[in-house]
Amino acid sequence: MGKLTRDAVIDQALRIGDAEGLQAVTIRRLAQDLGVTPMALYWHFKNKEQLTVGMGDHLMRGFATQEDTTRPWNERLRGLVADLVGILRRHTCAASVLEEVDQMEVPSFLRVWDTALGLINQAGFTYEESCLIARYLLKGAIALAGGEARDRHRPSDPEAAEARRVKRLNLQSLPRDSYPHIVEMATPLVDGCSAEVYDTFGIDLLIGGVEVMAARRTASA
Amino acid sequence: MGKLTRDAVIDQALRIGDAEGLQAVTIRRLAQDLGVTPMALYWHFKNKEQLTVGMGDHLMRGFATQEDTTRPWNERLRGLVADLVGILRRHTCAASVLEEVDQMEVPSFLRVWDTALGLINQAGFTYEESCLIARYLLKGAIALAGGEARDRHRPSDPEAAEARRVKRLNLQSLPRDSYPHIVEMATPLVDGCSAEVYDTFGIDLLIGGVEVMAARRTASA
DNA sequence: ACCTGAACACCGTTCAAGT
DNA sequence: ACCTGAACACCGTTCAAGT
Repeated sequence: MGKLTRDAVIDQALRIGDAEGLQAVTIRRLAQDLGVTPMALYWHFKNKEQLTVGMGDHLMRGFATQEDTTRPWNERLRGLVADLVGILRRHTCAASVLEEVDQMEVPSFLRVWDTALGLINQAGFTYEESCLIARYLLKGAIALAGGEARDRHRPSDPEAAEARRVKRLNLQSLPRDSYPHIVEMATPLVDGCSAEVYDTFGIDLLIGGVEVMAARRTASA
Repeated sequence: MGKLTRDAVIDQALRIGDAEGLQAVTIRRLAQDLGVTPMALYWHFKNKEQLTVGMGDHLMRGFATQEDTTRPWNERLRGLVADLVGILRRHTCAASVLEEVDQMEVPSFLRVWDTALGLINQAGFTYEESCLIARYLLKGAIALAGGEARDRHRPSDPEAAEARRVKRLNLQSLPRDSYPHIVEMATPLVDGCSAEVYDTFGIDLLIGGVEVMAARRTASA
């Protein structure tokens, strides 16, 4: 039989995570799927946290923004965020993984942090500010990706569709005088936005904040 | 002895959560602290999720931004975010609670959502955009509050200080040529930023993004 | 080097039963 | 109405032992 390898474990973990959510990824479930004892996994991973770190590392391994140093910092920063969002979009459980683990423990994600820090610092911010902005940007991208775009509701999942229907009805039946806007926007709230809005708008929003702060900085200097 | 009441449970849950982190809040631990059987809690809460929702609701109960409708939308939006950050700052576990539960299930947090949606929509955004922005803003505030400000490192916690020291050393011992900026900024990265930077900068950053998008919108219209 | 068996110390939750 | 006892089905993890 195929030997149990670190990568095989991570592959299966991602498969489960994408299909059933990260909370379905347990040591015991994983072992069962791989036809092995739970304790076998402890040979390849120190503990479950390291498994999750491994998942994150695997996900971010493909991340490589081309460093075209001729372009201005804000365009390059936008490219970085767009690439990150792209990965998060392709794997359903990617956002949860990065929320669960300490991002600084994921080697391949450190490359994202480093290039982000460099670009932001280059824009004229102090070290302290750069750290704050980088965290805001990366967490922001994850937060945006966490709220699924409409296209990701695959019709093949009637269970989730039903859950959304219930949720929408709950919001719509709130008292109109206390929660007028929630009642009004119940549908876009639970359905999320289209991928186009997501791309052109969500990323602009994140980068726009950084740009305007940079502009204020040089204006007052 | 004092009867077991819903509020008593939530109070104790918040006490544990603030002192030892949200993961230390378990049904069984809670029951033990309250001198009662674990199953007793199920009379007051349907399940653990509802307990966490209760914690979130309790935390956000004190939230009431004065609705000074004479001020422009962006100032009012800034006030809302500042108030939210204020609450998250006062309770160590507040951010974790709001990350864990479905925010839309927390009644008192729905008031935050509603006023945010109203103000954003008033700025001229579509429904879809408003939902996206509101999520970005609220999640962004939580993300910022999640990374602790320097002042919150109480000297009374030498264990956490030691953990930060180890973390900083780990970052500093990364290869300088692959991670130049992380090595350079290791200290502000693990220590977080000062409360002043946090307030004046972090919130400006969030609001700035919304303002600039609103400006672009009316400019192209 | 790589995996198993048995065991430990936890979880959340249900359900019938007590008062 | 409010709480308990006993039990179920899960967790992650350790440690000695097998090959």
